[in-house]
Amino acid sequence: MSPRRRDAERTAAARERRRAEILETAAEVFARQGYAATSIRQVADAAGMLAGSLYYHFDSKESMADEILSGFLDDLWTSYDAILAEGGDARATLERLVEASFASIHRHRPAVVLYQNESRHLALNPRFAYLDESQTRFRSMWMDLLTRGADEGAFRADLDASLVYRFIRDTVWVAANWYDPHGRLPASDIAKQYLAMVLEGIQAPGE
Amino acid sequence: MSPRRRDAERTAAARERRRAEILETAAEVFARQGYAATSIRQVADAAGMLAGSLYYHFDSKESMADEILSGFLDDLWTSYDAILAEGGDARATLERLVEASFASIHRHRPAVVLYQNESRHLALNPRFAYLDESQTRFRSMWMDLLTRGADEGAFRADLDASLVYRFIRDTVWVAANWYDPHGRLPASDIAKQYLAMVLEGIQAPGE
Amino acid sequence: MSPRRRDAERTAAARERRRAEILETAAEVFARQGYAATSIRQVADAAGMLAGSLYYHFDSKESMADEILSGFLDDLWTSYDAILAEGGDARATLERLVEASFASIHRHRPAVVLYQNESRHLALNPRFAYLDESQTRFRSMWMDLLTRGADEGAFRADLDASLVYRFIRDTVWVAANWYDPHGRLPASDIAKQYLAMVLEGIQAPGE
Amino acid sequence: MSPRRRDAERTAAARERRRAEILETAAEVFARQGYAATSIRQVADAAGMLAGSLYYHFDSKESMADEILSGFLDDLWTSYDAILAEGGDARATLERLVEASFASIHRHRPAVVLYQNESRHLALNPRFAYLDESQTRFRSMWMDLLTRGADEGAFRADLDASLVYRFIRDTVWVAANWYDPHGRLPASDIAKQYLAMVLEGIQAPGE
DNA sequence: GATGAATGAGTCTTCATTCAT
DNA sequence: CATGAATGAAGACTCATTCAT
Repeated sequence: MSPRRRDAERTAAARERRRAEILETAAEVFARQGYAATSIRQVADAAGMLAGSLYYHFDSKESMADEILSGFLDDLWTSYDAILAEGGDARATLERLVEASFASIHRHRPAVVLYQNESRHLALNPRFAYLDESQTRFRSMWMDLLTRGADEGAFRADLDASLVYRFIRDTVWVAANWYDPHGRLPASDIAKQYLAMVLEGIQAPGE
Repeated sequence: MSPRRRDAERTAAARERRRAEILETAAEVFARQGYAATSIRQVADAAGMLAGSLYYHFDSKESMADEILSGFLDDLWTSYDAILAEGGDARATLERLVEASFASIHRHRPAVVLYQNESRHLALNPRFAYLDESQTRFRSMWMDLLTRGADEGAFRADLDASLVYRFIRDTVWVAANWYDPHGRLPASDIAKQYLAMVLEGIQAPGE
Repeated sequence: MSPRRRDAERTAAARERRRAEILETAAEVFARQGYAATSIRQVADAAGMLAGSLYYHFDSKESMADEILSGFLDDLWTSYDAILAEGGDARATLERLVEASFASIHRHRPAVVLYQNESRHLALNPRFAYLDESQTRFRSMWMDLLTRGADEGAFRADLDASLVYRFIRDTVWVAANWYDPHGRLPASDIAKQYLAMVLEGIQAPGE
Repeated sequence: MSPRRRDAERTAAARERRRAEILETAAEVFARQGYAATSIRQVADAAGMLAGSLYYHFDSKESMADEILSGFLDDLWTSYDAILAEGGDARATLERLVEASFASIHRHRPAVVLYQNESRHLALNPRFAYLDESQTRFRSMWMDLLTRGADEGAFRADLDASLVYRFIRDTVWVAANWYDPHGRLPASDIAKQYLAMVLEGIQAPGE
């Protein structure tokens, strides 16, 4: 490998690292203050540079949001797809999906918050059409799983499936708002407790 | 009562009605587009007037949000306080609180959405200190109820109480994002199914 | 006519007058400094208002240019069409077209300068497609006239028609750069001398 | 001559060549898009380098325009001065000046376009004072020639001299906007036809 | 000679707000 | 009560320019 080749690789990697840093900072600020309520200058301040300098790395505020969200969703679907590919009964699949979801909150907390709070507005923009597509795929994945589980006799059949779907969806993702990656409970424990609640309920047994 | 006095009352009432109308419109637009992403002009358009005219009724965008949110919270706490005053065991109280919450989503859907999405940012402003206060009261109300329920043997004791609290809180309020006042399921049915899930779990019995 | 109706008309007319004033100012500044080199603030200064206030009257800098140019072209084609409708031989038609062109420079000097200097760049924008359309119509109008004149024996046949076309076109419009509406020579005199040069040449007769 | 000296000369020459290349590219881009509307980055792109790299060769955007324009004007005046030094009657001089002008359009097309479109704005800057000086010299050269020609009986005396001056000036230079160095008509042919029009007019003889 | 990252001033535009009518 | 015109601050974004490497 020529020295020049090595140089190019080193700088390309360095640039990628810088972009990732800025993106993480941006995600945090967007998550904390809301996308619309955050000025590009606040992002730049948090990243230790001037507002104009951000545009060396990113085209626009929008493309920052785009990279943040698509990075999160790509990662999420990679882990979902692996789980679905494994097969297994509905109950086991549900557990793994929930665990994967909390793990993804652990890795992408600010992105998840952004997704939760802004995806509805952003999806109006054709550039963010993939948000709706993801949402659709997500919904059918869960609806299929829930009806299959009811057929298999694993889940109660007396509940409205789409209500259960929303119930699970909401409770999982909304946790990003309070989840602390350095907190007392690791994501895997939260997932466990969460599954206990969802599956067995909070009522004392035999009640 | 003098005629002039009656006139004054009539116009005061009319003004109050107009304010309420505008406020409802504003709440809807804020809920749909987000508070920061909504311009006062969009609110005015939706209310059938010009931007400047809104300032006859309200002295700022902020005070609209203020009235929307405090109106909702006042109403919510009125119904919560009535339930708490009644007494009753933890399980029954929990049911009534959840029912009251969904009823309040029915009555104040846009306000609830606004509350969910913006209260964190708004609460930074001293004017909205009451949001944090409400949040604090809300938290202790639920924590008390949940620990009492565990003591009474009504609720499982093996779950992290503050996790259960967040779990219930989030799922209830996030429902405002998809609840449709004119939809298939009335708020009371949703509350029932929701309680079934939370109390008994979605797992088939005897599994 | 009701008083309210009269009011509406008065204010609509007043607004139209204000717009026209601003537009004229803008056209002058654009013509003097170039469209791209002129900031919206300079236009606002010249119009005696703040930059933001311009946006009450106009959507964008671009739409100011649009109105300036289309106003000029509409007026120009109205007078051209009238001349073409009259008929007459090629020589007479040419004279009337040239006179109409100088008259239009008199009425729309800054717009003509803007047209000359910026239409090529602006026409890249679909919004300004009409500039190219006008250019095309203009070219065929003149080419038809010149070949008809050569056929009628009124114009020399030994010259390249498209060269003559460009020659006439350019010289007429470029005059907007130095024409002074309050100057020594009125537009009609310039047109006369211009026609003398173009038709008979500057060479002394019998030379 | 020492080898080191030869090296220095070779690199100095290479540098000069690179500068000239870049300058030509810049002139083309400026001519096509307008000076103000062209960013230094577009110039750099066209020259196959990054924006920052241009500053190794030139110290500002302005100095590029400066070199482009002064290069053109120096060349132009060199050929004009040669013609004027030759002497000869007004008619012959006029023909040679016009031919020289079209030849200069052939050699410096983009620079001429730049000159035509931007010299008025640029001349406000003291650095470009020479533009006005050239303009002044140009005007007196032509006015002298035209009045001498009228005195000599070569040119008609019934036309306004300063109008004729502008007429000739404009038609010659504006041709840079459509002249194509590789087109059907070479510059010398255009000059010939142009002279035929200007001197004899487009009217059929004996009309 | 050239690159890549950053600067800081400036651009167009939006928007909450004011106020005379 | 409402309108229409304007304000002024702020926002996203561009760009000529600099400079360490």
